[in-house]
Amino acid sequence: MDAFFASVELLRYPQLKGLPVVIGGGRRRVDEELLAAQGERALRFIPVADFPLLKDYVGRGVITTATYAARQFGVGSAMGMMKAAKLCPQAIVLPVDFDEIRKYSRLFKSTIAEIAPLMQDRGVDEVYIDFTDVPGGQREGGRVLARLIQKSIFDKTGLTCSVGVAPNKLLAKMASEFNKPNGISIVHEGDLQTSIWPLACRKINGIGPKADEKLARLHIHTIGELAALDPAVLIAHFGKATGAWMHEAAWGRDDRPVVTESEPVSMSRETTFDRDLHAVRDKAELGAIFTRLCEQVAADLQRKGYLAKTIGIKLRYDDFKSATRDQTLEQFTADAKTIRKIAGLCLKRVPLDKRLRLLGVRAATLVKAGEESIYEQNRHVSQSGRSHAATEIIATDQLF
DNA sequence: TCTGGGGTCCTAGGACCC
DNA sequence: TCTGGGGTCCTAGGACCC
Repeated sequence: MDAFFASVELLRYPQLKGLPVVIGGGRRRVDEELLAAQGERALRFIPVADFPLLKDYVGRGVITTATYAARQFGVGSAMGMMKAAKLCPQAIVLPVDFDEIRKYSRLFKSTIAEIAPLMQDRGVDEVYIDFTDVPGGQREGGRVLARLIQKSIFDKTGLTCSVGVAPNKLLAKMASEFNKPNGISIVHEGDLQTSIWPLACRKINGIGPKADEKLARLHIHTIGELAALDPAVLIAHFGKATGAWMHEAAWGRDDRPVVTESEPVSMSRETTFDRDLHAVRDKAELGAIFTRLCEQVAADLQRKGYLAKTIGIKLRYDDFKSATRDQTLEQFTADAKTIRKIAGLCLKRVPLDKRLRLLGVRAATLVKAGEESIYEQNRHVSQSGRSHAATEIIATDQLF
């Protein structure tokens, strides 16, 4: 979906069309009175000179989405609000309306699923589809179907999206970036050298800032240069699995299927404080937040019908370094008090001398409520599988 | 003036088992 | 004065994605 969070707001406030708008901001509620005075739910960035007020409103928030008009100013996703305010003081800030976002997310996904049911969720604003077997899907190399999907989504939601069509997920993801917004791009296997190889390595989904930097040190900047590199060199620098994957990716090869359903691996809640807190001096405040996070995780587990066997915590210190601790239980749980107790034990195992900016609680090793015994059975299967493997080796030894 | 929240996957060492 | 070779689980950290 194109600039999804911002586009959803523009449906409500069409008068903001063409203006620099950023969605995100601090966790503080926007001052309704001030906004009413402006005749909008919108809050213009307060002049940077009025720093305390600005900080109060957008605090430690980051931008989730910026309109294309705002992007002209160098403002973009994941940028801190305070920095965005400096770059584009005239931008209008809107808080994220999660209920509205979820509503439109469900709407566009159900629209696609009606046309192409083999659909994989990729977060709130993105999906993969495998339309190999969709009737008419192959017409004009997929372009007809892509147009149909775009039109259906627009009719239902008023929102635009960009579609990439390719032989696999890796290339489709890259293709979807070629014609934004409201575009369609088709990449064939034969287009690899002309449309993929000139791109920066960073365009590969899975190569982030760290890998990109490491590649730059090897004088590798484009995907073409990456493709030309001996895979052994990549393996030497990035490890066996990642190195081999990078080589394959550079050659446009990807055999991951489109997966329609998956089980969650973990559930977590975390919060960044308005100001850094000290474990001793702000003990009461921290304790209340900690308990609330545990209750939220428990409620999430219960609402979704899961139990967890591993409970963990996460801290972020004032220097932005983070630490995690976790503990695996004998029994599965979704109980807030149990989670609070175990998370408390984890907290005792981590240094608490520096001030904290974030605290989080995580539940992992999940199982659907009522299926604990299946988990244990599978465990036994893998244990006996292990003995079989050992037995086989002994038997082979004896043969020779 | 630093830098959200919710996730997944990978790596690597140690414990433990056969 | 040396001590294998598999495998899984647990834990901590980190890269990356939306």
